Amino acid sequence: MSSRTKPLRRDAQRNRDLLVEAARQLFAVHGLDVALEEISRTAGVSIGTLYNHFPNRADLVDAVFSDRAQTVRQIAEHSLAMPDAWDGLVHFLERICELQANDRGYNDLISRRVPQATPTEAHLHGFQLMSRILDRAIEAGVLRPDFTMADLAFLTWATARTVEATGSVRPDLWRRHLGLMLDGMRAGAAHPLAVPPINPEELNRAMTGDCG
Amino acid sequence: MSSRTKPLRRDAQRNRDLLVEAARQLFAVHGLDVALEEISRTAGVSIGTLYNHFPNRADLVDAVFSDRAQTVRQIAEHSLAMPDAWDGLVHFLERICELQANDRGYNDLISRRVPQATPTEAHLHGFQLMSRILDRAIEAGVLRPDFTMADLAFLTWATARTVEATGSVRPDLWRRHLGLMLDGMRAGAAHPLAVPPINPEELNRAMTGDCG
DNA sequence: CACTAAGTTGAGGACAGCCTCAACTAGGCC
DNA sequence: GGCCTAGTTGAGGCTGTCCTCAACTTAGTG
Repeated sequence: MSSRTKPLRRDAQRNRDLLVEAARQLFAVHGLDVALEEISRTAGVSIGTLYNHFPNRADLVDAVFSDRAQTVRQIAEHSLAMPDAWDGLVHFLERICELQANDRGYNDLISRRVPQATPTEAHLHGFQLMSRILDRAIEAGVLRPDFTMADLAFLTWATARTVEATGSVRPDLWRRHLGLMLDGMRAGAAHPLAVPPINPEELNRAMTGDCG
Repeated sequence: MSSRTKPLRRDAQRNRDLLVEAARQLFAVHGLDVALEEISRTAGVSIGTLYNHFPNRADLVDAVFSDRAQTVRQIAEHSLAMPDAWDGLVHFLERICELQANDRGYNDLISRRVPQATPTEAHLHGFQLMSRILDRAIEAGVLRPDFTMADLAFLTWATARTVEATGSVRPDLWRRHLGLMLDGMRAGAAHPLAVPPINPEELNRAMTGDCG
């Protein structure tokens, strides 16, 4: 995270911070596709400076959302600390969807095929925690046993488009649809599923958008 | 549909057909955002001719998908003809999702905020039939009573993004996720939902993308 | 203060897609 | 066949975004 390679001059650091802050705000409102020139303009800095600090758009996205893996980890830990396995799962999903709903950029990032620069590190730990949230709920007999990590991606995708479509009209509508999904995830609701889950390697390809 | 205003010269009709066919194919593979010049090139026709026949992109989209409302109507009618209300509902949803999965253009059209030229006519009749499919299933006690037409939109959105992400990796994965959703829609699975459904007027705004 | 390396600037080239219009071509009716 | 209008053509202007680079400015050190 803070593995600073070079000390960075004071004004340079300030400009960098201004850029990240501007990007954070614009991403949140307009999604990840904002024009880079608009970001630099909002930051009060030249477009050349933006490219100096962030050669690719992905680098900027990374800088803006570098703390999110941490946030997700905290949410996951809090969920695991909750006594009831189902409540923990619900809490986790609600918080994640909330993040999506409150930040169009994060919504894009988490659901879309975006070339991410640093795909690993704290992410992996987050995945482990998520996996434990599911396992615990399955073992407790509250989550259907055929539910897998990969199926969580579906929830993310579903919420992504819903928020995109309804966010400006009914910002909380995703809660209703998450409720529907949750009712389908309960152990008692389970009917056999037509098709096996996607495997991790396929999921990765789906996420990064390998159009093979 | 065939309310021909002017007779249209023979070569003009041929070119129009070529354009629609080219658009159909390119939309299906690449979605609704293909470059219009690529469409005209594929059709073997000048870009000027395309603009002559279809002043807006929406007009072309309309021409390509004008038959879809009809198709949906037929699917709905077939579903209503099925003796079991639940089977009918499932059949309807599976067929609709299939349409989405098999045509990226239709997937865009049905789920995204696309300015449509002709929003009405056979569509309304389709809506009525869909409404009857839901009502019948609710009355039969198999579909949860708090499920509304507007909630079907969620299913569409969810499938849209899922297909977008996984279509090239696992073209049938949507069936699994539809299965999960269906288990959440069953009357027996229902738990109270956090938030009321979106109303038709709001839904319309969400569909057309009024960013108010 | 002076000097230099680090950092900034913004005009401008490259590219992609949209759309127009004046010049051209060819159906189809007499 | 000849004519006229419907239809076609495609170069070119417009817009918006990406990205570069040579000239300039400034932080910070001795």
